[in-house]
Amino acid sequence: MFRGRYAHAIDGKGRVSIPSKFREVLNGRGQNTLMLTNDLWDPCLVAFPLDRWLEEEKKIQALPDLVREVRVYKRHFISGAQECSIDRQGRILIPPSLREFAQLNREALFVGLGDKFEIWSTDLWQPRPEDPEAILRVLQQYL
Amino acid sequence: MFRGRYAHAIDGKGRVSIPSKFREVLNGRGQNTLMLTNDLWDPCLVAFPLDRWLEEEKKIQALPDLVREVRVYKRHFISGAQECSIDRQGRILIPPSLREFAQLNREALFVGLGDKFEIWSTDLWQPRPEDPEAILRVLQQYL
DNA sequence: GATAAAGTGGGAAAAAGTGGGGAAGTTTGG
DNA sequence: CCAAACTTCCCCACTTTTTCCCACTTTATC
Repeated sequence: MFRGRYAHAIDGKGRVSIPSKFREVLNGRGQNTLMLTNDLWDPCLVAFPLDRWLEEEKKIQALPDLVREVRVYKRHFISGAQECSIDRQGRILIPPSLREFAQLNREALFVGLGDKFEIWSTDLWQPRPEDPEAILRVLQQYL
Repeated sequence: MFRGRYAHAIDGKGRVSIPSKFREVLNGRGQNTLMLTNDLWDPCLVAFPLDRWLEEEKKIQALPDLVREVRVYKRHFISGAQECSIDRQGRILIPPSLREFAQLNREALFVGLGDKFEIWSTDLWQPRPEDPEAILRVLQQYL
């Protein structure tokens, strides 16, 4: 499980170290690649272990192409994804298109979400939810 | 599987490099040609590996000619298709009619969609879906 | 404080992408 | 029917990006 938040520097070549805690999780599953994709709602990236991504992808591929919204969604979701391999120093190279999307310049914030994690530009990350009340209201429907 | 987005320059002769990741996929299937056609709903091109195209074509051929919309669909879809071979540098020459259709001038954006991919003029591509709310509503019906 | 682990930076080789020359083949116009 | 103009294709050369490797600094651990 990916937990916690870690800030790491992005070097001149666009590389970032994966937090060692996250790396352990991946190694535990015998994986040394990540599927990296842009989030659709917020300016951040989402990182999946490969197997986890394939599940997700399968679900989405199955949706009907004839529905316009589905097509747009697929287009953005699938095309956002790029496989990144982890180098011997435990880093990934963030593909330029994704780097640009999430405005990752100097520092990346790794945000654990359990089965996946997000990568934010430290500058864009908000330490607290902007509207905690709204969250409460919605959560009441589910919990 | 075609994934990711890659922007490549179009040179004076109308050639573009196919992203190496996409080329790998094609090589894996032992193919060095693409079937290129214009999309019907958006100003972009759609590229199929040959075998994938043949399936698609078969499906469409089977539709009933007696329905007006089907005829129009066939007319545009089938007649738009052109086979493009990949040269030794990993490029294709985009046929003028298609180039014009998708307004491909200076830069082409390759958009991976899994079993096929799209080619957009970078100028026309929208980094985010225009109506995320609508997409959410539709997705909720299916997921 | 010593040792190990994690994170950071950069150099060099390989791969990917880009641009252009020129031969072969097509089209256009006299 | 022939020549000029253009397009397509194949080749080579250059630039940029990516990958792989080594080394250094900082942080954590005992």
